[in-house]
Amino acid sequence: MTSDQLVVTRFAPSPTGHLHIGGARTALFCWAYAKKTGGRFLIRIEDTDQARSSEASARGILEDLAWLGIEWDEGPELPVAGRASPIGGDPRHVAPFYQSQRLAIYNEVLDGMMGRGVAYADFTPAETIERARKASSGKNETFKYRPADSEILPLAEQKRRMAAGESHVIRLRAPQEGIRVVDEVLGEVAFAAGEVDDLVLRKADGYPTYHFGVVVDDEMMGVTHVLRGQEHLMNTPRHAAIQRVLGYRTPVYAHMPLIFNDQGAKMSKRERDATARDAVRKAGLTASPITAIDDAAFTGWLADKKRQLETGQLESLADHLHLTLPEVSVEDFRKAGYLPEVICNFIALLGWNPGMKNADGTDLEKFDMEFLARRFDLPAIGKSNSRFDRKKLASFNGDAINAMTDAEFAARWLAWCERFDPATARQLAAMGTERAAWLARAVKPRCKTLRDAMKPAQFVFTPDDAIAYDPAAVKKHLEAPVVASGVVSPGQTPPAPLGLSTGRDILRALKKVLETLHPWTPEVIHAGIEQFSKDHGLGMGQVAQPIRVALTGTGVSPGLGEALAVVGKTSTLARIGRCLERRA
RNA sequence: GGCCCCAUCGUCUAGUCCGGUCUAGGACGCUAGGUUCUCAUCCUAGAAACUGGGGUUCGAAUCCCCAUGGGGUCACCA
Repeated sequence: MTSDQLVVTRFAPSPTGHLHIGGARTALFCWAYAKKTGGRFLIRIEDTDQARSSEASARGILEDLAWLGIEWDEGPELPVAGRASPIGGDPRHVAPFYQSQRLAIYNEVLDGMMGRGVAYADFTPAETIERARKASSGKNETFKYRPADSEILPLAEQKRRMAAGESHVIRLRAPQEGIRVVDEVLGEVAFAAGEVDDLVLRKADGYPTYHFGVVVDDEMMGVTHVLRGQEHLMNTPRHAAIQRVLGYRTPVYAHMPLIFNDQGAKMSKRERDATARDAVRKAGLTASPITAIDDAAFTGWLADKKRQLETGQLESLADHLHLTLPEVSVEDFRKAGYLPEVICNFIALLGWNPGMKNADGTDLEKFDMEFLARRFDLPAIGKSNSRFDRKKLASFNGDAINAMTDAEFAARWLAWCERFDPATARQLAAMGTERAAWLARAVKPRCKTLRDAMKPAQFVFTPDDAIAYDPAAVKKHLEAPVVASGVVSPGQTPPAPLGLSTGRDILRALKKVLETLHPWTPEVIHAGIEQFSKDHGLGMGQVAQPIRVALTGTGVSPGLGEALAVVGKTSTLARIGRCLERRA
C-alpha cells in the first residue's frame, strides 16, 4: 500500500433492519477518515441474505445516514429535497453497489478458483455438517470443517453434479498457514495455521457469503481501508486467506471497540422489548391494552423473553404506557428529539478522542463534522469497549439546544414536530415568528431533546377553558395568607400589604395592571409585573406564583414575561378571569 | 471450552508510544452551596480511579511477565 494512493473507505450495511447506533459510528469513522485523507467514502449494500434483506431497509439506512450528515461519495443514489444532485453515484465505475446485483462477478471469480483448485463444490448436506458440529461442541471442541484432499471430488465430477442441478455450496480450500494481520488500532494480530477452515464462499442459493462478497467487492471497488467493529476481528484471517488465494491486496484494517448499553449489554431491540415487558408486568397487565396487538400475541410475548414485538406495536405499547424505550437505532434517537450533529459528536467520542484541551483547560469534546473531518485519525481510536451513557448524550443535546438562537430553535423544533407530532406542528406554525421565538426562549433551557420541548410548552397549547388547576398549587399560591416581604422582627406579625391578603387578591389587582400594558411583549410584561410588586411591597415570587396558577394551573412555568407574551394578552386575561371566578 | 482483543473515577476519557512536570486532569452523573419570580438554565465547591502480584529502573498509571476480570468469535447471518 503506497501512501500516495487514493484512500477509499466503505460502509457496507446489510439491509435487514434499521441503522444501529454502532453502525452509525462505524460509518462516521469511515466517512471521517476518507475526508481527512482526501479520499472517498463509499456505501455498498450487502443484501445477500435473501430472506432478511429488504429494499425498504436499505432505503431507511441511507436516509438515516443522510440525516446524520454522513454523506457518501459513491454508492446508491439518494435524492435529497432541495438539492440539485442526489447523494451517491458512481464516478469511478465500480457499480453495482448492491451485492445481489453482482452475482455474475462472484461466479466468474469462483469459476477461476475452482479451476485452480483453491475452491471446490461440496455436496455434503447441511444437516450432516450440522451433526458433526454439534458432536464436537458437545466435546467442547472447536469444529473445523476441513476434509482430506482425498475426500474432495475431482473437478470434472464437481462440474457434472453441479450441471445436474444437485444442491451444493462452494467452499474455499483454505491455505494452512499462519496469518499475521496488522491492525491500525490493535497493532499486530497473529493467528495460528489451521485457524481458517474450508468456509463457504457461495451458498446453496447461489448467493455469496459475507466473507466472499466482502473480499471480492473490496478488491473490485478499490477499498484501501477497512474500518469495522471489533466483532469482525476474527473474520480478518478468513478474509486475508481469501485475499491471499486470490492474489488480492490486503487493505489496511482498523477494528474499533464495541459500544454497549449502560448495563454493559449489547444495545439491541431485545433491550427495548425487555423494557416494555417489565413495564407491562409492573402495571399488572395480562391482556393487550391496545388494538394493534391481539391478546394471543401479547401473552405469548409477555411469557417468552425471546419473542419480540414488531417495531410499530412496541412503540404503540410504549406510548400507551407513557414509557420511554431505550433508543438503539438512529431512527429511535431521531424520534426522541436528538440532533444529528450531537449524535455524531457523541458517538465519535465513544472510541475516539481528539486529545486536545480547550483554552480553560477542560478537555475538548464538543466538536462538529468539519472538525472530525480535519482531525480524525486511526491511532487515536481507543482499544477498549465503551458504554453508551444516555445521560451524557442528553446533556450534550441540551447544551446544543441552549446554544441555538431562538429562531433556529423554533425552526428545528417545528421541523421535528412536522415529522413526529403534526398536531403541535400546526399550532406552532400558526403562532407566527415573533411568538414562536418567545416560546423558543422560554423552552430552550428547559428541554434536553426536541421531544421534551413539549412539556414546558404544554400550557400554551391548552385551551383557556381547559386549564386544570392543581389543588395544592391553588391552596398555596391563591388561598394562603400573604406575608409582606422585607425584614420582619421576630414575634411581630407583618401587616398584609395594601389590603392584599391572599394570592387571589393579588391576582385580581394585577389583572387591572396587565390590562393596561402595551405592547404585549416579554419585556413590557416583566417590567409591568415588577413595578406592580414594588408598588405593593411584595416580592416577585408572591406575585408570580398566583399568575402561574392562573396561566398554567400549577406553580411551575417558564419565565413570566415569555409565558404571558406567548399565551397572548386576550388569553392571559381570560385565564386570569376564569381562575378568579372559580369558587371565588 | 479453543482462539483473539482489552483493562485510569459509577460512565466517557486525558495522560501510556518517547518512564520523572501525575499529591493522576476534564466531561456526564452524583452531593452541597449560590444566582433567579417557580421549574430549568447558569455559577462555585466536593466525593470519586491507575484490577492484583511479580519484575526492569535511581524512579512506573506509563516498559515486561503472570494472575484476575471484562469483551469478541467459533453459520449455507452479516
